[in-house]
Amino acid sequence: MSLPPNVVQDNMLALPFDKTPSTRSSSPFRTSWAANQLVQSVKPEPGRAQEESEREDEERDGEEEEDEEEQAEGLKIRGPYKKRLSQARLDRVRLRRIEANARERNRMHGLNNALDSLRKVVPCYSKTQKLSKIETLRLAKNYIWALSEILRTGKRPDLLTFVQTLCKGLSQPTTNLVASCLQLNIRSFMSESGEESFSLYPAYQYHHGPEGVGSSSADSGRPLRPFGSFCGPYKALYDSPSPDCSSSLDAVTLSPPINFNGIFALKHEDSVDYRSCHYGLRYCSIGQGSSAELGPYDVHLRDQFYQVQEKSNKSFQSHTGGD
DNA sequence: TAGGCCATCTGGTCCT
DNA sequence: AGGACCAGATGGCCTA
Repeated sequence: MSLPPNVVQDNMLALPFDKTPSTRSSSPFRTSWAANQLVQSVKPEPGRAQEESEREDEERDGEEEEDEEEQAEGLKIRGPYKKRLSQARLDRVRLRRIEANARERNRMHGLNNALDSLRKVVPCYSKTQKLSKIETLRLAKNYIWALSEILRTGKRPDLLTFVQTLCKGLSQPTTNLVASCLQLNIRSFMSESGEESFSLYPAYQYHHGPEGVGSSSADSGRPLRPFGSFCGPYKALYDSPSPDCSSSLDAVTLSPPINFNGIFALKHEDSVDYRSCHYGLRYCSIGQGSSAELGPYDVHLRDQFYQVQEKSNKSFQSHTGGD
């Protein structure tokens, strides 16, 4: 298993000490340098230095005892009492700091791994063009919301609306990425939405105010702008009588890592029981009977969904030069 | 060069 | 006491 370049292992503490902070060029080295400084301070030099250190310890311990005695008697308290640490205690504190740093690094790595996992299941996953942490979280939130809306309404949205939902609150570069992943032409997107500036959410802002997605329609009781009411040039894609929706999108130039098409599929021979669907439990309870209202469309089970996504991601990466 | 993003260190707080 | 979690600080890298 290969570690990411920024991973700092415990044995990196043994990296050469002769580097100065100014020559540090990457995070791992910065870490090891700092850790080495600490290690050096923890490990006293042998010989004379150690003797001096021990003598200082004795002196310090002596002072410490004096201070404690004075405090106990309530006499001659000079300023705030601060217990002095012996060298041994100091070393132990430093060692604990190093260990805590290592744990913190591992914790953050775990967090980043989880974030990477999240990146892979939201639309537009690409190894070469990684979404930032904040954009990943925002996109994931929008994606969950969009999916829950689909389940709640039992209707499929048109592509434009779907992209609008996904891009709510995202930066323009990420918006462009999502739009391109979904084969959406930004210019036609802008002209259709009738916005001079690049605002993706006129409809949602109208219904939900500036917070848009943040306030769910379920809470407000006000329905969203109905999915499918804004089909534009992509309507044809979803009006295709073909039982294989992906074949329509495959005809477009790129085969992006889109989930839009992966979400939908014509109803399978074996109908999906949402109540047994792992992640569908919550949503099934939201839309009572919604599964019956889905009409000819259905939602992929988790496995099916991942298969579609993995396939499309691979295709996208091959187009974008991703490995 | 400024700004965004990121990894890491660090001290504080809370919990076991 | 020690670990997990958190937020602030810091500095490096990258891009417009």
